[in-house]
Order: sequence, then structure tokens, then C-alpha cells
Amino acid sequence: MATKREKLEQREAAILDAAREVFTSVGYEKGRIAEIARKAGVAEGTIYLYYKTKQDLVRAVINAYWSDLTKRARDTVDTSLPFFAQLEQFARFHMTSFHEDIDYIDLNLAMRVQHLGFVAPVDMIRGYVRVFDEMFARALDRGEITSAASPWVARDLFFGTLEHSSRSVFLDPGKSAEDCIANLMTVFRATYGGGGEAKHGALDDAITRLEAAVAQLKTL
Amino acid sequence: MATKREKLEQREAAILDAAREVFTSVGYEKGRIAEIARKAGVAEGTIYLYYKTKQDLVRAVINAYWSDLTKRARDTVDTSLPFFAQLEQFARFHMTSFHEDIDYIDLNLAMRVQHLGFVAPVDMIRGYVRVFDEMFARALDRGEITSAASPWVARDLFFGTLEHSSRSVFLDPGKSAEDCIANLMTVFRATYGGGGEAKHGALDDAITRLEAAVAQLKTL
DNA sequence: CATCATTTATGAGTCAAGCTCACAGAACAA
DNA sequence: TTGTTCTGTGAGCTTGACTCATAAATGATG
Repeated sequence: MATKREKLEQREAAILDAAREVFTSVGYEKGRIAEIARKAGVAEGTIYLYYKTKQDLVRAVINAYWSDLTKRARDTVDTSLPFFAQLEQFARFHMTSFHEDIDYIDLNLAMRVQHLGFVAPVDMIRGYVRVFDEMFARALDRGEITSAASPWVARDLFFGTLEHSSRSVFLDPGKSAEDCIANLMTVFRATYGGGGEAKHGALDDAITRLEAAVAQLKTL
Repeated sequence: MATKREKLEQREAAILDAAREVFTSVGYEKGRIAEIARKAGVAEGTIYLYYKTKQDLVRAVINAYWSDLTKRARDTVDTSLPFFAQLEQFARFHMTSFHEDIDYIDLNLAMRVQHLGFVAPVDMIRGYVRVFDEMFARALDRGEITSAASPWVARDLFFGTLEHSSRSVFLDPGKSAEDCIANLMTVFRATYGGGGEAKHGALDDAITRLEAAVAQLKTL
């Protein structure tokens, strides 16, 4: 009974592995079901017992990727550190991953088109993005940062910049990932606190001092 | 002689138009050459006289789109305005376009995958991105802004954020494009000069003034 | 205008790849 | 052991990109 279930799961995993190999190496369009079946050691028809269509299969591959990426991200970020340190860890993790897994990313990009009848694995991506959202929320809670705008704006700033930058770095090895990260950190500190905080703090202090002085003067 | 050339060009344009219609409405994969031929009023074989493959055809569609977008962007941005005003114009233009032309954008995204044997229309995109680069360079020249980092980092910040944000806004109508633009402007001012500086300057001035006043009062 | 050459158009036919289905075998229940 | 249900197979169906033999149109030449 257990053996049977295991056997089925093994088969499913074998197909998924084969699909991952094929799709990431030659892309979705050129990835052949026949090739996947051969690599998985099953008949073509068998694949359709586990995945309804080719798109279903590629969706499963992408889902698995995001799920794994999220886990690795959570392992990487040390939540006991100050916000900006966490942010830097995450940014570096994200850029490195995009660089190493460019095949997955491109695959995912190519699939992100709803018009092809493809429903993007939004849930998985959401799970990954949540790593950032939670960091940001904690920092707001602790008063480490201040933000006038909604958190989702910061999120788009973070991921949008990194995605574009990692592509730039990938296409032109003369460009440095560390520059991107450094710049992004500057941007975040300037916009949401950090460096700015210190200055604000100084200003606040000055104002408190002045108000006290004025109050005292008024009593005279 | 001229009539013949015109005729050929008209035919090519008809095919391109039909292809645009089909691809943007149902996507690349589901777009049928037969349908395009029907809409263009030519035989299927005729299409292959003008475009070698289906990918060639979709590439032409995307090229035409970026070319047009670039022209419109240049018409929109008023280069006589101060940098941050130009930037806001461009940001608004970009977000609006992405919103209206989401079909093209998705098509383009889907095609951006080199592994499918597709060579992205990089030249066209470069032409569009250059609109930003030139704005930025002029602003640096005039001393309107200061930047420690390379211009391409700022470019990725700009386009990356807008691309992600416009997608967020598209998926959730509760989110506002104006919020994104406002936030992006804040980020740019804070990072590259302008508004943020002025504000800090004004606060510093006010405090200096107040402290002087308090000091004077205290002597009374 | 007639004739030939070259360029352009056609759509029936080819081929490749995703997908189906009738049948076979394995696992399980009675 | 026997019937039932679940799982696997691959030959074949279908669809759609692409080709090619043929035809039509256009242009050049006498």
C-alpha cells in the first residue's frame, strides 16, 4: 500500500525532473514531450496521466522552483539582524539566484503570459515575495524604518530593480552585481530611513530642545 | 515601378497588421498563421515570402511596437523642463503605456527568451531606454543631479520599478499608478538630489533661525 | 503587341509534435 | 482464483508550421 503510493510519487518526481532538465536546457517551445518521456523512462502517454498538458507540466516545474527558492531565501536571511542588514542579505541572495538560475527565470518569464491560457504560479511567487513583506513589516513595527507609501511600492522597488539589474549584469559581465546591491541599499536607506534616520533624529532632537526652550521662555 | 514597390509594401504592412491583431489578442502560441493570412487577405504561403518563420513575424511586430513607443516617448517628454519634471513625465508615460499595451508587453516578455532561438529586438529596446539615458546625462551635465553610481544602475532602478509596479497596478485595480510615480519621484529625489536636499536645507535653515531667536530671547 | 524571363502568389501536401484511446498488465478485493 | 479497478503503453489521430510544384503577374526585349 505504502509502496504503491511511493512508486507513483517516484514516477511523478522522475517526470518532473526530466521536464525540468529539458525545459531549462532548450526552453518551453523546443522542449519535446517525447524527450521528457525518454529521460523519465516512461511512455509518452504516461506523462498525461500525471499532467494534463505540456503547460501543466511546465507550470509544475516552475512551482517547484519557486517553492525551493523561497525555502532557501528563508534559510539565508537572519531575522535577528537589523533591517538593512537583512535587506542586503536578501538582495544578494536574490541577485545570485537570478544569475545562477537564469534558465528558470526566463522560463518563468516566458510563461507569465496569461493569454496563452497559462495561469502563472502566483501563489508560489507570492510566497517568495512574502519573505520581503514580512521583513519590511517587522522593521516598520520595530520603528527601524518609516514609510509614507504602501509596502507594496517598496516591494516593487526592491524586486523590480533587482530583476532588471541582474539581467543587465548577466548580459554585460563588465557590470557588477555588488554595485547594484550597494546602490539599492543607498536608495532604501535614503528613502525609508537608516542614514536618513540619523539626520532626522538630530533634527528631532534640535526641535525638542527648541520647544523646551521656548516653553521655558514663555513662563518668564 | 513605384506602384509595384508600394503594392509589396502594402502587402507586408497588411500582414504585419494582421499578425499584430492576432498575436496581441490570443498570444504567440495560440496565434495561427492561417488566421493571420485570412485577415491579411493573402494565402498562407505568401506570408513566408515576407517572413521566414512565425518567430520572425512576431519579432517584426515587437520591433514595430518599440519603435513607435520610442517616438511617442520623445514626443511626450519636454526636454526644456527641469530633470525631475521630465522624469515624472516619462514615468507617467511609461506606466500608462504599459497599462494600455499590456498585450504587447506580455508578448515581448514571452519572447525575451534566448533559449527559444529568439533574438530579442534589443536594438529597439535600447533606443527606447536611451530616452532615459539622455535625460539623465543632460541632468548630470547641468549639475541638476549628483550620482555616485553608474547611470545604468539608475536606469534599472527606473524601469525595473515601473515595470513591476505597473504589473501590480494592472493585477489589482485598488492600487494606484500615481502612488507608484510619486514614490519613485521621492526615491529619485532622495537618492540623486533635488527635493530631498531642498527639504533638509529648509529644515536646517528653520532650526538655525529658531535657535538664534531663542538665544536672543534668553539674553533678555 | 508578342514572347520570354523573372518575380510574386497560391494552396495542396508534408512533417513534426502534442495529445488520445483501445488495449494490456498490475494491484487489489472478495 | 476471479472479477474489478487502477496504471501503463505506444500506435495513431489531429493540428498547425512550413514547403514546393505550379500558376499568375510583372517587366524586359525585339
